[in-house]
Amino acid sequence: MSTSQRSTYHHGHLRPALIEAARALLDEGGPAAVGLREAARRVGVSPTATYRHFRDKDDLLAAVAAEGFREFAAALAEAGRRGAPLSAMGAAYVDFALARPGMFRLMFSPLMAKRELYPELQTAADEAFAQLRHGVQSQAPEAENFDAAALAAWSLVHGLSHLILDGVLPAASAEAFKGAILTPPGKTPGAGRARDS
Amino acid sequence: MSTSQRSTYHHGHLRPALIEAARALLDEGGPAAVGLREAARRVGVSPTATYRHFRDKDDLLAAVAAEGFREFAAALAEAGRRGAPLSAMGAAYVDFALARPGMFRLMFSPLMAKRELYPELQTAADEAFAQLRHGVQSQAPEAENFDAAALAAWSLVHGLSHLILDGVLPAASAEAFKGAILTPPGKTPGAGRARDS
DNA sequence: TGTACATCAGTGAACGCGCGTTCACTGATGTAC
DNA sequence: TGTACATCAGTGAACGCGCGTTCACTGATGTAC
Repeated sequence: MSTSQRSTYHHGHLRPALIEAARALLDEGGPAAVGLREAARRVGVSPTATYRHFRDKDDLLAAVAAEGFREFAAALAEAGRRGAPLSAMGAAYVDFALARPGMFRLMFSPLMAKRELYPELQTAADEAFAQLRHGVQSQAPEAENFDAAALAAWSLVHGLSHLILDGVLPAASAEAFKGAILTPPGKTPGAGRARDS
Repeated sequence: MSTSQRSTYHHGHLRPALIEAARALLDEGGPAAVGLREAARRVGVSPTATYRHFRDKDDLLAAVAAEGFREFAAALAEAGRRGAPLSAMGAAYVDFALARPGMFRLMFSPLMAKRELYPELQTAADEAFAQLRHGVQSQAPEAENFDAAALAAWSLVHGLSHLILDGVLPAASAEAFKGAILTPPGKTPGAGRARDS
């Protein structure tokens, strides 16, 4: 299953190839299924070659997660373009999680707690989170407790994503739930207070 | 480090002892750190003895998760007793997650998707979720879209728990965040401000 | 323009590890008569 | 009241597995003169 058959001794693009292989493993079996050896195997290279491009396993994982956050940020930015309701960004958030559960899980794995060790990951994640803040800000500009509102919105979509991903909520009704919560009956969605339903 | 030194050939209470050992492992290193062999080792028993009481590893995990859900349900019920605001139950939810991250992660792990295979887990989880619904119901009895309101509240506290647990939000400000979000706006707490990084 | 040589990017074998699970077994216990 | 015997709850060795990482190495490439 090597994604590229080499004729040369030097691979040429080993680093991106390993990242791509890791992403495939992520899709197939989540973060736990990603391994240096298996990634190397798929690329058609010896396990040792890996260390030419990544300090260790976490370093590879961090590079993959950084890619994920970059794409995540782009998706959020796209959904939050001028005039779009905040709910559109919320839907994009959940959609991303559902479409790529392995990546989403890696992005919000314990690796995040060590993100200061991986500058690329750090900045990519910060960019995604900034998009979220910006989305909330454009919707609720008044807000002296703006940070709380942003965090509430974030928590809401993040929690919903996890509940669906973990199979707590039946997958079949995922879309329906998403619609019910993210589409505001009145006007302002965002803060997602249960009480003023 | 065997938690019980045996003099007899028969352990006597192996099943609960294994569950206890598994819980300790969960506390120390999360779901990934729980293993049949290691649990057996701690109890002072051969790995094989395990299979006398659990079909396989997942069966042990399910028993542990069921205990967790029972305790979770009790904590939620306690927080939701007559007249208490919904925010109290929300705080209890987050507190549980922060106090016992390993257990919380196991409870909301992919194991949940297979819960119909483990009746004890199934009913324990259902009981906890029923407490949540009840809490929301007592707060917002009108609500034709009650399910959406309950799910929003659930998502909110679940997402907040995960964001803190995964180290996305700095642990130091966890309590402050919790206060800002979970305290209903009517009461106006210390007007929310929060900053990431 | 050709060549010596440093550097880069791979290889292959091995390390020690812990895991879940199966097999054939034995020691301890409880019960029927 | 003692005993035969079925059943229960353990043991110990082994299986095959895949992992991350290190070591000493070699083949390929690029550059200074």
